[in-house]
Amino acid sequence: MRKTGDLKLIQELNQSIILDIIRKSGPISRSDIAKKTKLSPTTVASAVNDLINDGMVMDGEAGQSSGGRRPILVNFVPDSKYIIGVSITNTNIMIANLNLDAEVKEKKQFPIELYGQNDLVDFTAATIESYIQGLSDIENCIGISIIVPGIVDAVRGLIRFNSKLQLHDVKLRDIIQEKTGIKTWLDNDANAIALAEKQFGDYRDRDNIIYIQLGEGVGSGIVLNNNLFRGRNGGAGEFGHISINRSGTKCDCGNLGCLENYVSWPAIYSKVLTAITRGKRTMIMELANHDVRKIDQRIFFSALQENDPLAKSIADETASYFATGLVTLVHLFNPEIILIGWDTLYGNTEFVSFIREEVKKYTFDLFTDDLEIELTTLGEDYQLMGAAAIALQDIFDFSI
Amino acid sequence: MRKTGDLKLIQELNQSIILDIIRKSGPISRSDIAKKTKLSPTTVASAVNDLINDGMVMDGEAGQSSGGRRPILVNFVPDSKYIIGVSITNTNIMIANLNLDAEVKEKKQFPIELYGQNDLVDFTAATIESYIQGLSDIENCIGISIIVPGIVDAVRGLIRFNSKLQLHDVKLRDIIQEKTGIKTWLDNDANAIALAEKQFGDYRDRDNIIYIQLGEGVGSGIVLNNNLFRGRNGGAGEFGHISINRSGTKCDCGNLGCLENYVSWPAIYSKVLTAITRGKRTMIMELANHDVRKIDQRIFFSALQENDPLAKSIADETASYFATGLVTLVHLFNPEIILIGWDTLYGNTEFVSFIREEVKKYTFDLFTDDLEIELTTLGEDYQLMGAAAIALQDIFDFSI
DNA sequence: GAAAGTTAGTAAAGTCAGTGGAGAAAGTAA
DNA sequence: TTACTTTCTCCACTGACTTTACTAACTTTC
Repeated sequence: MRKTGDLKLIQELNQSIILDIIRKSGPISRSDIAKKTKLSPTTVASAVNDLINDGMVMDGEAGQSSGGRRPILVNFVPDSKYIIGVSITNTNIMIANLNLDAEVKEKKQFPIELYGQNDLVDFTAATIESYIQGLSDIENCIGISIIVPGIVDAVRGLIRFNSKLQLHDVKLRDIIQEKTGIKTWLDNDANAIALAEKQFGDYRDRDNIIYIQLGEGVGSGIVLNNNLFRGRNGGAGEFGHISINRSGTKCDCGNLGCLENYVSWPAIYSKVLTAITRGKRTMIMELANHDVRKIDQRIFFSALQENDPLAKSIADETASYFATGLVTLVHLFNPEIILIGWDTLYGNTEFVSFIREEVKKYTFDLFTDDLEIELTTLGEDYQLMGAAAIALQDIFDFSI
Repeated sequence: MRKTGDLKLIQELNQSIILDIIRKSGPISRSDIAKKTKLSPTTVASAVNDLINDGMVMDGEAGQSSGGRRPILVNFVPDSKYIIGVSITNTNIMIANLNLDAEVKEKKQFPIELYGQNDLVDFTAATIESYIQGLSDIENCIGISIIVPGIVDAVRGLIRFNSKLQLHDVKLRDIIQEKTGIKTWLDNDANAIALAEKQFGDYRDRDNIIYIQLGEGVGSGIVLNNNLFRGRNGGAGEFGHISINRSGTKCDCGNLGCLENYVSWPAIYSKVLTAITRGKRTMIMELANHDVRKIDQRIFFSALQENDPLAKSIADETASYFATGLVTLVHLFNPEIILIGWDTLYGNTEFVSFIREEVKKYTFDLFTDDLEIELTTLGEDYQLMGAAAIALQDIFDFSI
């Protein structure tokens, strides 16, 4: 049944709107809030006082007068509460305190040496519990937000599938919540980062954002009308598993010619190896001290920047395949902006320009006239910021 | 700025929830509504009385007693108001009165003989105006809802592009609204029909529905969490223009190997022609009296039902291409149900079974475990029902 | 078949969030 | 200093929901 309305609902709604304004437009006076929201000054004052009692906002300095009494500027207090962000990747667990502006205050990292379902769950739980032991102000903790690669059912708090970590239908959210007694969220990493882009990125004012993560695999997070789109049970956005070649090789997922098999790092690596085996000369070998096992994304990127012909040709080919996938995405979602996160190419504007041109070439004009394709703008802590974004969305976004 | 809350908002919200219950679960007693919504009996009684005054609901017969006073059952009155639905296709304009249950009460059809932007707008306006002349109870008309193929920006009331009708950035909604003085909606046909499936179809209880329209072109409508997803400016769901073959022929849209060029009727027709030219024997020729110009979708379908080898092989190939497109859709949207509307194959369960198997074969198991692929369940008036659905969604769906 | 128990619906009083107006506080402008 | 402006607060008021008490109407029980 849908949530019905009462006086409490009005108050919560108005308070959440006012808090949102203070967060995003603060410091701001009560009077300006009233003008913006068209709420009465009385209502604004009462809501602000409640927020001050909660510790979420604070009266600050007096602002400039515009011909009358100087306004009292109200500030958002990002450090009043914090979130424990946990990022599980295929190789390690990162855990951190983040404030309400998703700023990392303290960060720890642990390699994952264990494998298998129970092992990982136990290891994660132990890591989180020991981290919590070291915290003094647990009463200010909003909750624990965990992000993990793979298919995640955020509504049910379930890791549905992760092949690298060998996870299948793991109820991680409830397990951690029960062990710690602290409110816990669980979501997919790409989803979380997409939401962080929406909340904290340079392009946060766009309504329809698609974030694409390139690396070991290819994933995406889709933000539509300010909210994450997760699909029926968390599987939406498996961008790596759309087919770009109907007669391509069979992928683990069952599909033929999946994009992931053309643009992920393993695909690139395999192309490099093939070329080297065939005797192709490349700077990559020198950078890797003639040990093919040492070739990694960083080395490939260095060679690319030095205009190594092999690296260049593989990068171009990869970009072209990638663009084909993007064209499909654009025709189906008609987004305002596509944000690309890929370590290897981070900051490589040439790559993005090439992609942009390719997409424009193969997409219906109406879709590209005002489409932006840019690199991610979150800093190095993007994963932890993602985790925080999931919790913050749930806390701050009022919905009936 | 977001809409703030006041007493009016509560009332509107609660009334809209109550009306929705009466529509979908009526006839129902005030007492049962109170139990369902957890609103107080007083509030329910007062809201129901307001709705009775509006004419939208009516007190009906007394229900069965369950050990006490017999309940008064409240009924929804679908005929209390009506919508003027207008469906513009590439060949004709249909106009009809539909009640609040999207039942067609009166229907007229006019062929489109004019071409070009201004002609069509004038013709549409004239058709609607003359239709309105004949109506006696215009005060009960909620509004005019127009659906049209092509790319439509529903928010701005704009036909952005329609190649067949040669329309480009036509402000049809405002034009009609000004000429008639009646509230007007405008949307894309596939979007509208998808919404009608959500509101009135057999699978209306599913939350994520994708409706796919196969015919002259290939379009789709996407319903996510009970709402249409339109993308940045109305272009979402251009399913016909996703590439299924990177080395395929160039499409009008700019892309290579678009799905539309493999599965639409013109593509099938062209395959039939090629086969016939090459001397392939087929029942299709007899059904068309040996005149290739007479071959249409109906004839092709008849041949298919009679197990004509050529029709069968072309249908299989088409279905296989179509399934490839669906796999992409499933990996990106993770829907609960995909509904297919295609006149030629309407009721052809074999086709659907084949598609279902193909999709299952090439899709990640987690996505297909509970995925349904079915034929559309709306009747012959599906287009007009779509138009009505757009207006009804706006009227009945309360959102802050 | 009357009394007791149940269920449905209504009326009156109470609660509480937002509003509007009066007024205090604290500035600016001449 | 006086007049005006802007910011903020206090207080009575509005109105939608809830609670409580009540009536209406039916079923069950003895």
